[in-house]
Amino acid sequence: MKLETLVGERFKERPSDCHIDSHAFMQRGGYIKYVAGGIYSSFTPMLRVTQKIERILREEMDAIGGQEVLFPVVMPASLWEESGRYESVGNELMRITDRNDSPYLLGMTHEEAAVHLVREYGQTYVKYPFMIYQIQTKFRDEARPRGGLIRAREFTMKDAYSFHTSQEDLERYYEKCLEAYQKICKRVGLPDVVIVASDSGMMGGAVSHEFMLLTQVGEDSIAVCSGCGYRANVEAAESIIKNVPGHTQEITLQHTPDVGTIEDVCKFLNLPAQASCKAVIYQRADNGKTVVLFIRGDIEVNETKLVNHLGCEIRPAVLSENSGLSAGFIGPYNLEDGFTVLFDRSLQGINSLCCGANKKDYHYTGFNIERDCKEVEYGDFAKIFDGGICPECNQSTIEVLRGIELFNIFQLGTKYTKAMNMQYVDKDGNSQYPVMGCYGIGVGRLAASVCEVKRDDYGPIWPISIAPWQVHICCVRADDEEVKACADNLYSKLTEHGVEVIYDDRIVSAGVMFSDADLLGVPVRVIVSPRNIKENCCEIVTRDKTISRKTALDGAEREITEMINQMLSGSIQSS
RNA sequence: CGGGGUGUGGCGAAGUUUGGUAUCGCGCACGGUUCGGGACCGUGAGGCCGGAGGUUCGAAUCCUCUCACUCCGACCA
Repeated sequence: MKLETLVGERFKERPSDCHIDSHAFMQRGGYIKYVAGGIYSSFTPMLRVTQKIERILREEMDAIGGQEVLFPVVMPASLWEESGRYESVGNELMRITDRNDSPYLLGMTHEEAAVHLVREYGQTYVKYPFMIYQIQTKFRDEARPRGGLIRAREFTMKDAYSFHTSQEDLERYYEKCLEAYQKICKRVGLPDVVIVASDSGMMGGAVSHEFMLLTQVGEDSIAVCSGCGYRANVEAAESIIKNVPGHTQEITLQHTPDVGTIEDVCKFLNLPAQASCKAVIYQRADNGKTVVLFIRGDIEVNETKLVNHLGCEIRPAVLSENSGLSAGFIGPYNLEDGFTVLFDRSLQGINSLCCGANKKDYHYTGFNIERDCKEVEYGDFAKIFDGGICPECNQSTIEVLRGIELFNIFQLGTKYTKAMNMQYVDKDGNSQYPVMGCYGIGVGRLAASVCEVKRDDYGPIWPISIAPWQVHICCVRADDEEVKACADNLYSKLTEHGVEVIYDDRIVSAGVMFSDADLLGVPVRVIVSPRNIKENCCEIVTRDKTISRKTALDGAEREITEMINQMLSGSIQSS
């Protein structure tokens, strides 16, 4: 392929709406073009990268017995009504209608389609276990797409679904999948991915894990224990708070005019935030009932845990005049009935708290939950924080890091097979529901993540396993006939050897040529120039600059081919 | 959904406070000089300043409304 005819422009200036480097490089390097919020077209270089990633995914999925299938992008609402998700999933699900006004949707995940596909096939235990997967476009109407391909609305995903006759068998397979995913990480050039426990959210099921790439630009928060190695997504991390009981005090009403926030109250009363009890108010999304959650003043609510506890979505509550709640002054003592009242365990064991008095401009001090309230049950609704206590080893060694979620795997159990009535007959002749697992990888996100990690100031440094091309020939001074002839010759010989070559024989300055080569990030660069020709050689430089040497023009293609093979086999580390 | 920000040739920006001929760099086209890290000189094409309404002799600039994008948060396999 000649660079001159490669469709797509490379340019110098960083687009103003790119806030992470991978996104900037993909736009600057002519990989992708913005179409609409979270929606991109791909040029050839991008497509070549993702196609190589897809090939790796296929190989690894096939290696664990997967069979590639293809589900539709557009599905009738009725299919999703079977699982109940047509109603339960929020407007991230793109709901559309056809010409007859019949409801359809754009696939954002394919559990329903998977069950639908194999419902008849899996009627007998003899057929189990099996796994099907697809690589296909998903659409999720994300509230806030960002970072280019890191979080897009339309994206390609490899999603796999496994079916089993027992939880034990699922767990065995789940482990195999975990290993396959680790292999994939390694092959695409991301060996430092960490596996964390996660919340399963709308997918349902009990156990799930995420593969996180630790990076500052990540959008997920991960709690990591530096002591015992415990790792979890902050959403799923258990929060442990130890309170030291202080002196017991009498409960006292305090006039606190115009101080509605916890910060102000503590300042006003000269108390630490750890000795305060704040009220966070939500509304249930299903019946609109108000939920009052009390939590220690300095600690944040983990809304994922709250949603899981309530079993329904929540939204921030709107307090009306006659709601019985006085915004800014809500407290557990003498609170009116009729609300769902929850206590976070961060409040447990504090003898003397300051809290709202349920009366405008008044707070209590000296409040003691055990003494002043009856029948309090504590739950875990708190967000783990940096410096917090590790749920495994009990030390204050939790660090909160940022990461990109590359993969997510779930043990779904029988949620979908039950809801959609998929059954098989076991060897005793009884009907059973198969147990499911699902395993997803975002292809574009993976490519962008590699770019985010493997790069320098000038562009991506693609590992050869997923690089758009293997060799980039720069013909410096292509207006020189002799130079051009040598470069042409090398190009055709390498191509004959089956090497993937991008050939730049444009008549442009060396700076332009090298800059473009940096943006394309091809692992091996070969420079043919008058200077080199004089010595009857050409220059071989790896994109990561670890190798740079000259070699005789005669037989150069053999040396280059050899180098590529060594890179592919891993005996030479490129980047 | 809440809070900020930005919309000016293909890209990046200045101009907006204080109204007065549409400006700069990159890129693009043509000619010439250069030639190993985004060269230089000359010539040229390309924009009714996001949109609608208003104020004014006159609006990119002031006022009202609207749309889009973007960042932070919320939400989220």
